[in-house]
Amino acid sequence: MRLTRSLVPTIKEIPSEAQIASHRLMLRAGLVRQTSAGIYAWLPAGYRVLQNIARIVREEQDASGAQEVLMPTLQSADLWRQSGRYDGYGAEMLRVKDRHERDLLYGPTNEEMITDLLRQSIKSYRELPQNLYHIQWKFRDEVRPRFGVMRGREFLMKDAYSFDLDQAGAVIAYRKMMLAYMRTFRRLGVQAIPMAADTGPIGGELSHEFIILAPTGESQVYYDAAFETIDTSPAAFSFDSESDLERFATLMTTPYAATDEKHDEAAWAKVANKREGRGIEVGHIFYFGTRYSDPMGLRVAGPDGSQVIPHMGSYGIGVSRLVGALIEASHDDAGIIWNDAVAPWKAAILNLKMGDGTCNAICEDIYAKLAGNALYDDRDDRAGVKFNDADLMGHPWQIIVGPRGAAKGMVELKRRATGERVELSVEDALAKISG
RNA sequence: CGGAGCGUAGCGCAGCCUGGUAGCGCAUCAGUCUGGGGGACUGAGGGUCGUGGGUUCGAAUCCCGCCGCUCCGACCA
Repeated sequence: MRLTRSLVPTIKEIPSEAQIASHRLMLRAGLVRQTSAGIYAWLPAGYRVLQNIARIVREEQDASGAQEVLMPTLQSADLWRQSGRYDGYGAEMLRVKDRHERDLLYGPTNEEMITDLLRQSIKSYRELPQNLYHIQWKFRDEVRPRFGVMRGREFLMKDAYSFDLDQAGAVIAYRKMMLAYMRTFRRLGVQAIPMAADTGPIGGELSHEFIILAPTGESQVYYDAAFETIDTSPAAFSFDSESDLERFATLMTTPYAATDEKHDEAAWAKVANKREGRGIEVGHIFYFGTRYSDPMGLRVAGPDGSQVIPHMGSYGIGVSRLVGALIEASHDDAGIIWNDAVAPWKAAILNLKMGDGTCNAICEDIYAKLAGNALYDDRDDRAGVKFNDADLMGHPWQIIVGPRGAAKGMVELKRRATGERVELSVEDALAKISG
């Protein structure tokens, strides 16, 4: 995109309503604007990041064998009455009435709806297992929204739901998701640690939250550095091998890892390589057996003809929350430092002298060759403005085109994460960016 | 849900206490100079002072209601 033709409203001042780094930077870099408390509009740059994260999440869900669907945001209250959660959920659930005075709700999660879909559709154990997910907007009417998109009321979430014939099958599904999650977070450029968690209002028996470290995290976390060296690649573990999954689950649940509520000083004292800091929850997985399938009447015929109640799990990743969390985990005084995989654009082209024939020609050439992966700063502004905005927006690469180098056919390539700058030919710079 | 604040130009704020012509910085627009880390000068545009009512000759300013937003706590993906 050309910056002069784009809605990327960067701001110099620190917005007064934002307290934490990610929120300030998301506003300053023109990623989002708040439309009401805890509700945000995603501007072009922010939406590209959101889509990049969603794409990676989707690819890893698909690789694990989960199937993508899309369920509605509005749900009938009747479904929630069947599971018993309509009255239990509390004021966090946004309840609405339609013109016929029927009770609806804006979904905070989809266990009821997916269970309803499955009970309509499957009749036999032969149709299990199933794992379905969607990436969709949720609404939770938080008492006190804050921290920008990290605790918004409307948020984008990937939620998956597994259905298995029995607990043993459900545990395999759970382990597959745990593996998919580790790969997802690795690709997003962050170290996530699975920590045993309480199951909360979803109910159930087995649950882990995935926490990434960031100085402004909501809770104190403790874990064994052993997590950092576990190879989760397809070469190490296959989704198709139960023994691989078991070995993986053991590796993920054996080293010490705990949030402050579950912290055990005695066990912690025995850990050789300690890691400690503030953590942000970016994912949560649950196994809850027949908590929904039973009351909602999901039954399949088992191998012996008897009626079997499938075992379920649900698995969430906070996609919009991750945008803030990734920034919390990766920024400096100048601005955001995007990981290559999620950056809105791979590179920014900084034309330091708009109107100069040589500079313009080089920039246009690079812009065409980067085909949509670059933001071209074609504003008639001074160099300092462009440097500062590029640092603020956090593009992994900056291609700096100024009259000095341009005369020799050279450009400067700056790596945002390290600050390293090298003078290269256009060809070499492009090769380095794509390589 | 308890407690505390704040709503004045796109953003950040002053003015309010002590009522009397709506201000500052940045941003925006025009022009000139400038040109490698948020440049300078000249000029210009932009406001029903959140909203409704009350007091008053007169309200951004005082009083009451409402709405919105933020912070602390409890809660929470």
